[in-house]
This record gives sequence, C-alpha cells and structure tokens, in this order.
Amino acid sequence: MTVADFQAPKGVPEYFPPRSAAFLAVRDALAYPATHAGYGYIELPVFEDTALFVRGVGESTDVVSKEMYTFLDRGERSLSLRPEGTAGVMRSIVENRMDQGSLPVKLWYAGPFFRAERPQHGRYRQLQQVGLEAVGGDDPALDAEVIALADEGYRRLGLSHYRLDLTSLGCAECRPAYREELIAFLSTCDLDDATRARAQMNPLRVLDDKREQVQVQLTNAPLMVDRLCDACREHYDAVRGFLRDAGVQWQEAPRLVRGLDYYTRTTFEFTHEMLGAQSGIGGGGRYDGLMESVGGAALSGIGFGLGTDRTLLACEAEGLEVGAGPRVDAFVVPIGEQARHLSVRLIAELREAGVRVDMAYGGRGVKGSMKAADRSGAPAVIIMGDDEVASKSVQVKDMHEGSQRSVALDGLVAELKKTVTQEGTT
RNA sequence: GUGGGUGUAGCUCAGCUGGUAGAGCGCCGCGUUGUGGUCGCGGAUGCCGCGGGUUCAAGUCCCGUCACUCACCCCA
Repeated sequence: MTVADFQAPKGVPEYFPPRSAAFLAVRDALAYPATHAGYGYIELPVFEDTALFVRGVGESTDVVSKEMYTFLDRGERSLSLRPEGTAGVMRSIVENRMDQGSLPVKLWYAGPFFRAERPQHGRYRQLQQVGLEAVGGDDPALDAEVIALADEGYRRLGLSHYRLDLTSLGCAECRPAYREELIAFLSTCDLDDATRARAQMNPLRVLDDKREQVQVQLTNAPLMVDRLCDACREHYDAVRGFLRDAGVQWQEAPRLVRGLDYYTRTTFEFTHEMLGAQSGIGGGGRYDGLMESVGGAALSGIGFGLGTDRTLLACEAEGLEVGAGPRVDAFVVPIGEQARHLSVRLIAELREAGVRVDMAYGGRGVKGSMKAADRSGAPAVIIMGDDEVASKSVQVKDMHEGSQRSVALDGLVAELKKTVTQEGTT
C-alpha cells in the first residue's frame, strides 16, 4: 500500500461512488416527508457563536462541555462548529423574525454536525443529520406529526428492524420536584464516582445506564411519567391518541433520556436493532423553553434530528439496496474522429432533453469503449462510426437483450427521452 | 476520555512453532475485421500501517505510535 501524505481527519466518514448514491438516497428519503408536510428548507451556518450552544443545548451536557470544536476567529470571537441543529434554527427564527409570521414555523435542514467524540462504527466526529423543527405551537397533534414524519422517512427506505421509544419528560412545573426525588433515591444507591457525579449534574441520565449492576438498583426508581403534572399528563395522553390516529407504533420508554438539556414533555428516540451500541438512528422531542433561553419569545417547539450516517448503516444491515441502479440511461461509443465530434454534439442534446448520458473518452478502441459502456450500467448504448455518420443514423444496442438496431439521428433524442420517462413512471 | 481486538495486493482474506509473500475477486491484455457481460489464456500490482528493539534472520516476537474496530461513556 502506498503511504498517502494526508488522511482525512480522524472520525470523519467520506462517501464516494458507489456508496455515495445510497447516502444521497437516504438523505432524500429522510427529508421527503418534511417537504410534503409544509416544512420549508433552511440553510444554516455550520459554526455559530459558542455561547448559543452553551445556553441553548446546556452547559452541563457532555455535548457542550466536552465534545465541541471551539475556536477563536481573527476577531477573537469564540465560535463553535455546530454539534446539533436546533439551537441554530432557534437563533435564526428569532434573528430573522420568522416568529412574527404565521405559526407554527415549520423548517427542515440537512447537513454536517460535529462532535469531538472517540470514533466508532456509526459514531463520527462529522455526522450527517436531517432534521426539522415546528416552532410556535403546543398542539399535541403537532408532536404526533413530527414523530410520524420521522417514522415515514424510515419506512420509505424499507427499514423494518427499528423501533420507536416514547416518553414525556415533564415541564418546568413538574420536573424540578421529580428531579429532587430522583436525586434522593439515587443517593441511596451504590454507585461509582463517575455515576455519582452524573447523578448530581443530570440525574435523569443515570436512568438509562446500560450496566446491569446499575440497572438492578434502579428497579424501584421513581419515574417522570408517574409524576407528570395535570397539563403534561393531558398533553402526553393527547399525543398518544394522535399517534394512534397516524398509525404510528411505539413503545413506552419511561427511562428514556436525551443528552440535550432543552427537552420537555414529549421525547422520543428511534433505535435500530442491528447497529450494536450506536443504535440510535434518530430522536427528538419538545423544547418549551429553548427559544426564550436564546433571547426570543416564549414559543414552544418540537423537532427531530435523524442520523443520515446511521440510517445508511441500518439500510445496509438490513440488506436494502438503497439508491442502486445505473448512473446513466445511455452511453455513447464513437468510432473515429468525425463520430467523436458528432457524439459531443449528441450528448449535449440528450442531456438537455433530460436523458442521463455518458460517452467513451480516451479513444480506447471499440472493445474498451464497450466495456466502459457496460460498466456504466447504461441500459442503452449508442454506437456511431463512419457508416452511421454517413447515413445520419446510429446503432442503438439494448445491453440486456444484446440486440441492436439502427435509429435515425433525427428521432433519437425523442425516442430515448420516451424510454427514460417511461422508466421513471414505473 | 477508559478498556479489549485488528492492521498483509484496489477489495476480502490465508501465511503453522521466526528463514526475505499467496489465493479469490477486481484491474490490464489476448482469443484477427466496428461490440460489453459469460468462458479460456496471459499479465501487472505489495515501504506485510508507521517507528524503534531482540535475532545470523522479523509479515511472524517485544515496545511505542497511528488508523480502524468492539464495549463503556455519549449520541445521530
């Protein structure tokens, strides 16, 4: 193996053909439901004022306290690569007065996020997410919509080995008292130092500790869902009712916790059973105090972030051929200089007409060109030599059948275009 | 960040207790004229991850390092 001078930064995945086609297909499938439910696209900065994440996501979260890529720019401003999407969306809504229009504000986004974690299969320092936010509404039907849209994205890809965990984390009314109760309970448990410290900082987090020796002690731990205030209880019941209406299956997960501080009430997570420890393929929830905490109006919101990388891994684990298929509809094989000039003209016309087409470059000879044509996956190959140039026609070869026929140059574009649109509708 | 595993051709991997590298797939060429896939024949390709150590001799043993990977943690 030749030793390269450079490597991609640690923990950063790269997608190139043919797998990149699957990556794009996953991203598009996850975004599709949002684009068909009234969500508008928002393109956000990849880095923001560090304080936005500290305040929005929460100072005590691991994501902010030890996983952010933070740096000073030339004006000595502290900036951070975004570790998640919601805080940036809130900032943009406030800054651009989107909350002054009709509510809820519905936005979706896609792109890279950054967390300085130890890389693992499915855990990357640059991770790709598709997310959406619905801000300015606390209708429980909106909670159900958001969850249903995530579920629909996974189903569009054909995934089946995943599940949805759902719970309610309460609100500013009922959570503080529960939190105290939980802290008191945890102080009676036999925990190691690190866990003890976590119990003080973020007691909820201890609930989903994976270690058995911890879990056995938590059997009788108090649960938030049993301590919800009336308003939260009603909201949660309503959400579940609408989820049933939407036909979404879920599992009650009273110990579900999320790593970001802003979540309130409805909280959910999608996990895939074939991904090992990095099983979370998406998650989200309601965040009722977030916008206010970044300086906006007291509008509540709900949203999700779906992991594009992990969803791709999940598709692969299930053996789904996502985004497969030929990259072009036709491939042109010119023989001779005259034909090469005509071919360049022809592919321009074909592409203009919406036909995906490539041609043989480099003058490798007919055999080599046909081989390239085969590898392109194109179902149709257009062969053009001196004879065809003279008769203003081409040979069109059906690569599946192996059959070949002569087609007049005049009607070629129209004919291929027809084939392509037919395939597109089936 | 903590602990374990792995690192040999483009890919997947073999290489027993140390004796200066192999397979399959892929790639390139040939099988006569302007035709791919299948088949047959032929061919190229390795700082054996990197650095050090032990040894007459290291892909093989030891140390370090980097990368990947599994679990914890965290989360998408």
